[in-house]
Amino acid sequence: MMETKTFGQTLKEIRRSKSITQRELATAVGVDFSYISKVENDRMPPPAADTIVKICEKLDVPPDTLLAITGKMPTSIKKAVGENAAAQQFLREAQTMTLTDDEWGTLTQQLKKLR
Amino acid sequence: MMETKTFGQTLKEIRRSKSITQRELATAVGVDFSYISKVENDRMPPPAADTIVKICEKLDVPPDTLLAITGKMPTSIKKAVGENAAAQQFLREAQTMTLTDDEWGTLTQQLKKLR
DNA sequence: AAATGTGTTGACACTCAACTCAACTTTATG
DNA sequence: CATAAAGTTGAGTTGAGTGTCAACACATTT
Repeated sequence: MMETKTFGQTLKEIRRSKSITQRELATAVGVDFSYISKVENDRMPPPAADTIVKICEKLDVPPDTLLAITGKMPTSIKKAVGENAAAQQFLREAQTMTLTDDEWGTLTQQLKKLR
Repeated sequence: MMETKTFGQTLKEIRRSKSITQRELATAVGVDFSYISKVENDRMPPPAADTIVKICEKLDVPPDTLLAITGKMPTSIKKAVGENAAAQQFLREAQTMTLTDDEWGTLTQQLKKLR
């Protein structure tokens, strides 16, 4: 298993590396700065997926890592998948097989070959 | 676009076709029977995904159709996908491509060939 | 027609995620 | 040191989701 930093630790590192204050970030995202503080110190669970995406936009990093830590999906994806029975069936199959990362990679390749 | 019946209509049809009362179903699922009534008449939004799964178990039908109507994902799948960065990346790709049902089918086939 | 089974309705309740607000403490700067 | 900027903390709020409970209505059986 991969050694995983907490969401808060990771966020704090990224934010500091960009020399942005909690207040700046909070204003850009549209939340209270005290909330950012609590999240960074893992006093609260990670924000909603969509808020995480906004955070990553302000910090200018791809949202993948932070989202994966939380196990949350942005509403855009959740919606797209949820409304599609074929996609759900695919995921149910995939789930019972418990694919490895490599196998997911293979599928992503095959996905690209579809077009 | 596909002509779609409401969740309530669909549920009511299935339940009746199996000759099961609202109370029977409610007891099996673990909710109040009046709740089933309201859901069937679309007085309330569809139940939580996990409740839908239980309903389908009692009715002895696959959950796919009902779940797809609601656009919800069972927690088992949401969890499995959410925790897996590779799976999320796959879904992000898939989302931007807006796959057809056939293409999802193709992927499901390729999925089975992996093992 | 009385009793029993089944379905509907309105009002209310409970939980949880996702925050906000006000007060305080710590850190950096002139 | 004084002041301001940045960060932390505890308590409270808000809305969405997911139901319950009691009362009533209709349908079926005896």
